Amino acid sequence: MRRKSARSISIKDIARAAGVSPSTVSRALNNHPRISPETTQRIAKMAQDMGYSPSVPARSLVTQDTATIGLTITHVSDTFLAKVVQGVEAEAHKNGYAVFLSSSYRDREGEMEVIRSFYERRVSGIIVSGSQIDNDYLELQTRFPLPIVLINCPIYPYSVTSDNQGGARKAVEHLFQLGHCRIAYIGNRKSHLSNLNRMNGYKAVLQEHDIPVDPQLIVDGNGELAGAAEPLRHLMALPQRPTAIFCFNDLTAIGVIHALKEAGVQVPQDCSVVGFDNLEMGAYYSPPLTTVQQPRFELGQHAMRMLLKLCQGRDDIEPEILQTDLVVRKTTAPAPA
Amino acid sequence: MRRKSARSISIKDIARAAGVSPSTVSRALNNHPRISPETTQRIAKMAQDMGYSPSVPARSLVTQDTATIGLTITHVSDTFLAKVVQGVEAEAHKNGYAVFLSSSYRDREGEMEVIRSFYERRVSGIIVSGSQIDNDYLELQTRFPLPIVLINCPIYPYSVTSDNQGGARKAVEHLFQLGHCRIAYIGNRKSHLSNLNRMNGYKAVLQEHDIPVDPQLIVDGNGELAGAAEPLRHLMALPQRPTAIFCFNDLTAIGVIHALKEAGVQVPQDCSVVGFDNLEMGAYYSPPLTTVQQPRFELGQHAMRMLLKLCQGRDDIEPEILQTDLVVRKTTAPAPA
DNA sequence: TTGTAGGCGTTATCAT
DNA sequence: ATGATAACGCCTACAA
Repeated sequence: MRRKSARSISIKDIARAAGVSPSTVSRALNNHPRISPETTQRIAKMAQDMGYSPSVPARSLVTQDTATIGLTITHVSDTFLAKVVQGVEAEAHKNGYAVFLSSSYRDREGEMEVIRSFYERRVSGIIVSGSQIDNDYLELQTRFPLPIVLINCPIYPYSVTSDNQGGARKAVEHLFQLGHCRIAYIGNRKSHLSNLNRMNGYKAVLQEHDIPVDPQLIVDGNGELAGAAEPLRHLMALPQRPTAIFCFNDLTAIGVIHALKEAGVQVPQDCSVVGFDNLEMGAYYSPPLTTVQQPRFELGQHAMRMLLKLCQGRDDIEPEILQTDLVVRKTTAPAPA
Repeated sequence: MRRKSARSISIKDIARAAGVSPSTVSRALNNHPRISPETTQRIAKMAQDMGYSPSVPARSLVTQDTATIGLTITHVSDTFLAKVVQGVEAEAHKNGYAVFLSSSYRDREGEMEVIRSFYERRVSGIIVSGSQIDNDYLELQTRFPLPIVLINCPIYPYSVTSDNQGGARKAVEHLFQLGHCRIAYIGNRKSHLSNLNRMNGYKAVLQEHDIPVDPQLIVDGNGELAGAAEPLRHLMALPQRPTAIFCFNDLTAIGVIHALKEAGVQVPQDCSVVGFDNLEMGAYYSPPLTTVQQPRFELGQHAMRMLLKLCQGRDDIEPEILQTDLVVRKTTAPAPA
């Protein structure tokens, strides 16, 4: 039993009070050209005084545009996304769009539900980050006929992705230069494509230096703080332990360092660790984390620009890939003798 | 120049295809009682097949309810909020509401803008966390005539707050029991009310133990990782340094510990540190952080329940205060001799 | 049980 | 420069 909250004042109310027709009010409020400047002034003032606020739902009914875009995020706590969101918002606001976030919790059903909810509310377009249903989007496009841009899903035609393979290469090359030969990789089964590309970068560097890829040194995590201890255990149980670990992301790296300390392994003296993302937190960790920087703000910004193009019906769109960079701090050191 | 995206199919389309009137379709889709079960079936199937999705904006025009609530958050990276958001969502979804987040960036104008945007889109209600315009909400209610619930703003009549003073008391009492007498407090100028209450809790415990409150030991931070080093400098410059520091939140605490380490001060041997919030990250920090747990999920859940009551026009509402608890980990130790 | 008509708040297309 | 009128997609009396 929902209360119909006090009806907000409409264009009709203003019209009545001003002794003009609703259409005149509408035109005045939208700075329509052919209308006397003085009425425009007068109406604007009245609207202000009466506390008028236009109804986007009503307007959208006729304009077919809610001036709202939906952004699917995994978690609010996903610090990787903070800057991405800022990038999206900056570009959206500049173009008169509002951005509404909704979290999918890295769950296929949750993600579908969010998309459905966005569509029912007739958002102008959707940006999805951390999708769990990657490849289904091409087909989904028929069910939800609105522009959708994916972040970090390079197989989708409307996508903006950071150079995962390149970033991984830089990280592993750095470890190799420090003399490491037994380098492990802890991946993330929840992030299929990014995981694959980072792993490929890892393998490529090893092969280029004639280091055989040891499958025992490749284990899976879940990309979360709490998911690092278990895959690390496998690594520590090996007859020949790795001297360096390249992690799918910073959270995994921090989880790993935490577990290593508990096991009495010193970082970086006994074991080097590299993360991925360059979360702010990493710089404040002890030791400060060596990691790979993603162009997060640009990721969001470019995604929004792409979405705007799609909203305008343009179709001259190519998937984009943005550069990544190594940030060396204190969790990497020369390999122990 | 926005493209009018391909019109989505409406109840009229279904009506035409089914050879009935639009109202029949509407009734069938809403499980209206007085309609033949077979038509209901038939229409439901057709709607499904044709990929029908109801237009919330259109419906809201007549029902005066968008079944959407707006949640104002400070940042996406504000890990304190993750569980709060989950609490809000759980309760909202259970009642058929969608939750849209929008970030205010702890900025008065930003917050106003978010509220305005929510109102223009005629959300059914709003929940605000981390408000910068606290006391203005009573007056704002006239400008934005819809239900608003605040989190952690106990002076507002529709609010859910965690017991900041109680939590602070537990933290400082813990330090006192460990033998600390020179206990500092690093506050947060950006979070006025919570800051005040935590500081009051801090002062109360000192006074109860006949420890004079030294104003030099009370300094201001900004609640962020990067804002801790500067207030800490003041503390370290004191002729008699504190042996323990109670921080406004976990981010400040981590920033403090980081800076202490750089200054060669050992935590907890030389100086104990306590945070507030119990962010997940704190357990993985080294040393693991002693902190105060806030009932974050419940904060969100109760806020949403309160909002639902308001949406129903009920007015039997009291501000709520939820309990907080001390979590002792490894950043606190007996005071140095 | 179903159809018809009116209206929610707004904009757009005609007239005037 | 302004006013009628229709339409957007949906719901809901009122009629049939």
